[in-house]
Amino acid sequence: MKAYSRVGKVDEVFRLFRRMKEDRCYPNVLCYNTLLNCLAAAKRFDALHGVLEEMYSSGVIPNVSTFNILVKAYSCYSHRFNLAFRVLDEMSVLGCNPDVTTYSTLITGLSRAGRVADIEAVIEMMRDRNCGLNVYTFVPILKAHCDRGDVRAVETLLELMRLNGYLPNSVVYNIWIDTLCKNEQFGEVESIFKESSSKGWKPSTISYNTYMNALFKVGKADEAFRILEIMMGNGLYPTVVTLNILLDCLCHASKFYEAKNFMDLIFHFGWEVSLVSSNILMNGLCKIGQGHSVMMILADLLKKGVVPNTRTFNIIVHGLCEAKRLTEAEYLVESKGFITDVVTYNTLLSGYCKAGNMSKVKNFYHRMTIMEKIDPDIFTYTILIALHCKEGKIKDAIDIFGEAHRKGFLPDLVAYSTLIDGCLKKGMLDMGLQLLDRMLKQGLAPNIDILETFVRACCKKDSSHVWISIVKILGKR
DNA sequence: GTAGGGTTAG
Repeated sequence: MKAYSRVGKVDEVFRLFRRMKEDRCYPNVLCYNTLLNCLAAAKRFDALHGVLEEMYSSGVIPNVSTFNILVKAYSCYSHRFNLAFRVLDEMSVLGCNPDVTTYSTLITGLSRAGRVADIEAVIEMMRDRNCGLNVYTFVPILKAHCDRGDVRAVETLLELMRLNGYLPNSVVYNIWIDTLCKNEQFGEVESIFKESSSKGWKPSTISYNTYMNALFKVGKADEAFRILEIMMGNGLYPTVVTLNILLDCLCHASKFYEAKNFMDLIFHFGWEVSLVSSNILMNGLCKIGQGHSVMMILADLLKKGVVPNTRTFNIIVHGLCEAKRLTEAEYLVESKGFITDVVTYNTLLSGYCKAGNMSKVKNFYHRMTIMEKIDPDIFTYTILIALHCKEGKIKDAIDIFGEAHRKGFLPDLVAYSTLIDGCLKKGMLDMGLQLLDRMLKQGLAPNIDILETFVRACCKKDSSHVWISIVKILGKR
């Protein structure tokens, strides 16, 4: 059952479970947990509840793991946090007290939903009940801070970990490396690798993959290949993710012939050519308007019985938007032929924003949030900010920026640069400076685009005080 | 033998 569960074959797990009963070999709590866990991962919540009922009526007593699986189902797989909290209460009533795993699982779900304030509350609960924290508790919190771009909070947390005697491991450093890479702070990433042995951890394939990927993304292919050599020199082999990163690099360099050959080579050497690889290739082809080739790959996948995922469709929606075929993109989104998510809508909203179609943006924003009950994220807000800036409604743009912040979305580099750009174009230099200052206080490093925007604005106007402010701000760094 | 963390495509 576990083997089938690992590869996601839920029905096979179910079949074996049923056969056990037929053979009068009655499942114990471990068998139930295995089945429940794979149903949770497959998001088959109705079946999960059925099995749970069956478990109770068969007289099998659930243990902490059973409840932890339920917490995972509610917190990580469906974000129904009130139900997750209710499981914790039930546990206490039944005398099966939540352990550090229960709390860490709950925190993982909250972290993925960006609910930082609720995480604080869970930590309080742990303190009240004398439950110690471990690295599994710290990691999702760290991830949440990194995702929000709250560098100050990250630094505090790392310090807190050290104070509590937890030496950060490669997982912790990988999250940190990923964030630094996204901020293009490559010098700091180099130092982290250099100091790894003295700090008592070893970079993993994931550490190198993360760094390599970021270098490719900013066009530093030579650097990336140097990292690949270092990685292999340290006895670490490339994984399928490494190959996918290389595949993406070839696609971005428009080397599609090489990319196709590379995929065949991957297959030839017995590597699993995953849906991810196909999605990467389709994405590359979409970007150069090769809709035909994309459909060929899609047809090939379907023939092989591979089910495309939401990302596959999002890539196609994105391709259609880029080609300004917005009506077709809209049709695909409305077809209900696949599960839409926040990215699907962000893609379509961004397409209509670029086309300056305000009413369509409003329409689909309504459809997304009200009809489909999909929560907007910082990308959605940034699109709305960009649209209002474009229409010269800078005050509304600032309001949306504030609303996002109130809802707990810390603005990222793009959100800041979008609004700063809007302000400066309207001649609101001081507002721009305020935003820059706030951004730096959040620990975000300004990129060259933002600085260029300021330089441009300063050159247009006589604004020596702004020049001085910028030099001062940068000097502090 | 069951539960909790990190990388790739939108």
